[in-house]
Amino acid sequence: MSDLLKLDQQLCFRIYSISKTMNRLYAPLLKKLQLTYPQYLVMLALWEHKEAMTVSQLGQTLDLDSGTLSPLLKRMENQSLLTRSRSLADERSVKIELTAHGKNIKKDAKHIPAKLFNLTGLSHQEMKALRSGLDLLMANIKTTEG
Amino acid sequence: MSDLLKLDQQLCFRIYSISKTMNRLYAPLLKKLQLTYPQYLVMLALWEHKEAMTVSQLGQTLDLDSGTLSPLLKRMENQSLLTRSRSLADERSVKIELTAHGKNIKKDAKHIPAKLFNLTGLSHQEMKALRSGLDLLMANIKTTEG
DNA sequence: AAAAATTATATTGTGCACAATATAATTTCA
DNA sequence: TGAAATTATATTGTGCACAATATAATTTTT
Repeated sequence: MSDLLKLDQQLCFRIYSISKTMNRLYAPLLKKLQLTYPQYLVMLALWEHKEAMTVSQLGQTLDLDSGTLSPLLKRMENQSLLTRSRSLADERSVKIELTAHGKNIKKDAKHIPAKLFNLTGLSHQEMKALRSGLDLLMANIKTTEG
Repeated sequence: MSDLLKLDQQLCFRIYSISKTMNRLYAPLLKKLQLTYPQYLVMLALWEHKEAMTVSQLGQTLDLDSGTLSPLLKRMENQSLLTRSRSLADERSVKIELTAHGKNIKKDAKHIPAKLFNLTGLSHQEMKALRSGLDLLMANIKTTEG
């Protein structure tokens, strides 16, 4: 068989596997906050942005489309993490805003990045190297994607 | 805000994003073979192993559980890519075997790894470096996982 | 050999992820 | 201004991904 078709040769299979494994590492930590990983990403985006974001802004930030975000955001609204409201200025867009509760649980998430970093077992240098390798890859495939 | 909670600091978000982007790069190539990416991985595993595999062997190889594999394999059986049959030796286990058609389309998949490699825009050296970085990470988190 | 524990797969239910499509509002421009 | 194009979100349908549970067969233990 052609070597290239072998699973353990493939960069993409590694990324796919690690992505799933990472998710499993996050799950028990996020369970305490009643969040899934994609929901956690929405919270990160909103905490960082500090103001309301539209659905499409969230979609651009997280690279997710409305088919994913609409039901996800509704579930988060049901948990009183955020509110959804039509913008007055442009009624096509929906403004996503953190509730007091949503802002408040940020303090309970503070410890998560360091905990994950420890689970990776990487040195800061190894982490930086891996990150820039992935950034290079992402930059390359983003240009060929469209 | 703590730097660590920023999205663009996070290794995991990069991996999550790249995993999705990769999937989108594969989709049009695999569409010609009527395969999804996880189905393609099943085919790679079976092409490489050359003999029948049980569901649990596939699960170990691809790191997927029966809740994912059972319906996926049924869909692939419906497409006449493989057959599912209870093992005679141990009736708990189900033997997954490629059909002639399943073996035959391997030739149509041969070009895919090289095509993907080109899309990454990485040199062989960069690819190797990234792969070993990911292997290190995977080895580390696999030990802490259980 | 019978009971208990283990193993292998399947089913159910929830939550992404995304293509395709629909709906409605806004913008552009003839 | 009014039609056409664009923009923003939502809905529908399909396919993972996985936890929790169920079912059935095999192995181990007593």
